[in-house]
Amino acid sequence: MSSASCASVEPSDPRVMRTRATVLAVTADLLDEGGWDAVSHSSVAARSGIGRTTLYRHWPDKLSLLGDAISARIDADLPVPTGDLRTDLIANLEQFRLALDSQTKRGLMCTVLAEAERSTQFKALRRRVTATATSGVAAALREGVKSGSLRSDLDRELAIEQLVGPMMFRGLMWHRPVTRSMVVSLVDTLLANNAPGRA
Amino acid sequence: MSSASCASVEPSDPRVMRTRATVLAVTADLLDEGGWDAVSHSSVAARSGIGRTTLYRHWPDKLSLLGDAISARIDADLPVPTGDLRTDLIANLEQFRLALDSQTKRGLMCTVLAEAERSTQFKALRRRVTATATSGVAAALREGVKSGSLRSDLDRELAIEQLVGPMMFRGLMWHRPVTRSMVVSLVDTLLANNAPGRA
DNA sequence: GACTTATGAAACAGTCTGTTCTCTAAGAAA
DNA sequence: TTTCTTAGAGAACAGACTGTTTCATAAGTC
Repeated sequence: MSSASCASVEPSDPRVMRTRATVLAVTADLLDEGGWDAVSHSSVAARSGIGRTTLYRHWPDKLSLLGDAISARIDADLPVPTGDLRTDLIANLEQFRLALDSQTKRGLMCTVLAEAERSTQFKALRRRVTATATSGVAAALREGVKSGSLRSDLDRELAIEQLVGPMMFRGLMWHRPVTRSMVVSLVDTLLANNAPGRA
Repeated sequence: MSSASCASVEPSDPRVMRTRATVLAVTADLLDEGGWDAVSHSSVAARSGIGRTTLYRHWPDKLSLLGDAISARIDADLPVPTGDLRTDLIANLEQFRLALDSQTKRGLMCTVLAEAERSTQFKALRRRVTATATSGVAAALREGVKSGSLRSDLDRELAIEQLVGPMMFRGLMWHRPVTRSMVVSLVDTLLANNAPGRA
């Protein structure tokens, strides 16, 4: 839960902590309600009751404000591993599927990706989002290799791409519902292609 | 090359055609040079020499202007089919790979996806972009089924997702170079999994 | 109680948005 | 060629957001 942008040292002043918490909560709310354009220093100041000047002092520009707000909202929320590879993969991909079924989250995801192509701050944010989103799948694959359910020379990064990529494509580009059966199908294809016996 | 936004009837007035062509070219240039934020009615007016008022008359808001400019720039540029399934798939995916290797195009792609979650205009644009980008792959797969290189019950949409999705994930989310060898690997995996004999 | 510092309010200049008005010039039709 | 219609240019305007500065006040610390 560390700050992504400016506060290199965590502040101890209760006034600062209060302000930061209030502002980030309001920012995240506005983001959920009206998307990217609904957030501005002015709109956050108006709703939160915090002075606009104060906002500018803490977050010099919109990107740093949004970066912190999004950062604070990325809570892992990872499913607990059961030890069964197939079950764990499906459970983790389900999380991603749910995100792709929410219009707000789809929009936010794309916006972060778009900003990351231009802003250094958002490059770091994208890295965090991506790492958080894939960590469960990566862990499951690692266990699968260790337990012998997957071949030992598995390219784990490619495997993640083959699992999550198609879902992303369907949800973001084709704008079609990503179904549970798609998730199952992707997992089963991966398992079949990377059983220890093959190749 | 039809307009995506406002001009339901193609104008015949040479003044209008001239203005439209000039403006869309300048808009696309600005988009390439400085991305989304570099484009505004003001900036386009300044560079093109066209009056700002005229711009507002043709494109009431930024989205319609950018929508038309992007539309005009989507030229198919599809590789000529050779008839060999593997070759054609690789050639088509290479086009997509090149797009994913350009920072400007990656950013533009994400921005279009992000806007499409909020604006009806951009939903249509996303549909066009997606259709154009996948049409070559889709055609190759169709031929592959017809010629018997692929099993007849192939889910072509899923196949496209499995081909393009992983590339998209690597380029946009992991921000890693999408290599030719990845393309080859994806194609070969798909061909192996969907040979007529199997399943 | 004294000191430090965050906050809040107001005022400011600058930019972009989007509109309205008027004048001019291009093009079409007679 | 002359007339009519309509697009374009330019200026002026109101409104919103950005980002800064200045100053008084309050909260927190010692």
